Amino acid sequence: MARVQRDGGDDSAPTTELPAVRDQDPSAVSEPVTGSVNGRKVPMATDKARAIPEAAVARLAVYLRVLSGMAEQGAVTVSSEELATAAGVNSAKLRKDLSYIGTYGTRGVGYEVDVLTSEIERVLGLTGQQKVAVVGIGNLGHALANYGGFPGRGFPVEALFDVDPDLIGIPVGGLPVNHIDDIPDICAKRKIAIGVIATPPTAAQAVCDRLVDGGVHCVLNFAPVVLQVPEHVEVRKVDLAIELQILSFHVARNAEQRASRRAAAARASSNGEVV
Amino acid sequence: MARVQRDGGDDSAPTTELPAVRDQDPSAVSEPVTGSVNGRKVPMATDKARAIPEAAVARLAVYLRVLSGMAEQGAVTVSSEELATAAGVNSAKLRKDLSYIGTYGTRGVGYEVDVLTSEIERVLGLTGQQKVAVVGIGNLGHALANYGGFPGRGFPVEALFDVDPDLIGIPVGGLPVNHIDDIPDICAKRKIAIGVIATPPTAAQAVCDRLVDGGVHCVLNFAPVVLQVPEHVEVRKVDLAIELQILSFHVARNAEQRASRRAAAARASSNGEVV
DNA sequence: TGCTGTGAACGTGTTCACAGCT
DNA sequence: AGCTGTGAACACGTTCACAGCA
Repeated sequence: MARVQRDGGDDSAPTTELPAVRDQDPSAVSEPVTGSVNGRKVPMATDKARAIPEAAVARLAVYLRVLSGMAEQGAVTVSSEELATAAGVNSAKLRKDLSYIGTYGTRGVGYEVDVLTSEIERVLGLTGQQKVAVVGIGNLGHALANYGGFPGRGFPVEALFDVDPDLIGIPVGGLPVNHIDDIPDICAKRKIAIGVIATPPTAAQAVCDRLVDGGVHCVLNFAPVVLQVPEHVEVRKVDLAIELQILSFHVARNAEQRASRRAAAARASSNGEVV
Repeated sequence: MARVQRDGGDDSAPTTELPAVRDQDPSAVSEPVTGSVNGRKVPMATDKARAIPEAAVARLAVYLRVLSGMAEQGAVTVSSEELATAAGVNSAKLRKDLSYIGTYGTRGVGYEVDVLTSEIERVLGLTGQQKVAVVGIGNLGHALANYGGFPGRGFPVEALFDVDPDLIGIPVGGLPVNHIDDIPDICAKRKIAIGVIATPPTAAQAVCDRLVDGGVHCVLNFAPVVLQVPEHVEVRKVDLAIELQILSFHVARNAEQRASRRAAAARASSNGEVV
């Protein structure tokens, strides 16, 4: 029961449609796998050891991007230290992350760039194409429909939807916009794997339901609402307003610290203490 | 030392400019505040107890949004259970989160919506306005410049920048675009608090440096690169391609599980076992 | 010698369960 | 009786430090 939406549940942006950042996810990737419920938690052999921490999965995607940059520059092997630095993590964490997917390095040497690349792609399920549908062709939807990084990384945008009659039929990024009522049909026909919701928050839940009806199992939600979905559907959230508020918190905290450090310094100097 | 960029360092999107999701951040918000402890690590009285976990901060922003919705509907008080459900978390976590900012509830009753709202706003530093600059007026930059959720939540967009000469001077969302060479000047003059980078990845670091020169302490980075910044600067990252790859991982994992469950079921049934 | 792979220690964040007000 | 606030248990994720292989 309980677990309705995989994201711990953080969201934000008040009103409109351009939301943005958020991700993170407390639950381990592997499986909440609570067998029988609260009574206790059944061990429930989670198949293999598909136990890659969520946080590690996110970083693997980063390593992949860094690796592709290195491959372009002709690198053949990388050490954990090099790769870690380029990805902005420490080498111990990088090695631990890589150890979750297998052992593909050579001791005393490092990793072969192309081997590592394809292993990470395999684990992330990036060997095939995952078709994407974008719903809500406002400012953000336009941006997403035209985003080059999608098709370039195996995520071709293959359907667009909106409610606005003026938009229906208009091509955006070479693809015509369809009405949201056609979501279930079209998604099923075109085998859409991932639905991106870029609608105003009020429309998001209805859109999400239709995506699920169309057989979509993964949703990337830019609308600032908590979506209710069946258990087999994966939702990730991106909420710009929340990101800004988090930054705001850090500004406030730093300002406070500076202030109290000043106060402490003043106190200390008036006491003749050495700081 | 060490900590160059607050985000653990995950990023992604390969090529272009519309990147997207990522956040999370391992480090505790407050302070490692390790007493003197074994190795050592100076006691370093971390001022008050500004020890709010990063994850809790993100959720506080969510609660805030939910609360504003409730206030609109005329709610005066909420129980932790109601608020938690609406925010998509469990009530224990919600109460714990709220306990970090103080005790503003009434036992046996719940929380007053307006009190809680203003307390969260205070902690998040949302009492004043934080001026925002958007750099890179492509598809995403346009979307961000027009995003209603920014000004509506105390984050007015007050400067736009790009390199493209054709864009300079053109008003976007009522604000003219300036050249990125003017970033330091204009940010300093207009007291910009937060810089949003929506440029192609190749330009991101240079843009970031100029923002820092202009006195910006907080950066929201949509470009798929790991930014290097001085220690006092806070960077958050949003990388769309990474989000999709994470979803992709879950698709792959679920597919595998279904497959092996089928296999197990087949095995079991051929053994005459009851599943 | 050098770098990977990993068990074990550690720290952070989540959940539990109940004491304490109202 | 009900709901908050919170210490304590627990789970997850990160870091350490070193054994093991090339």
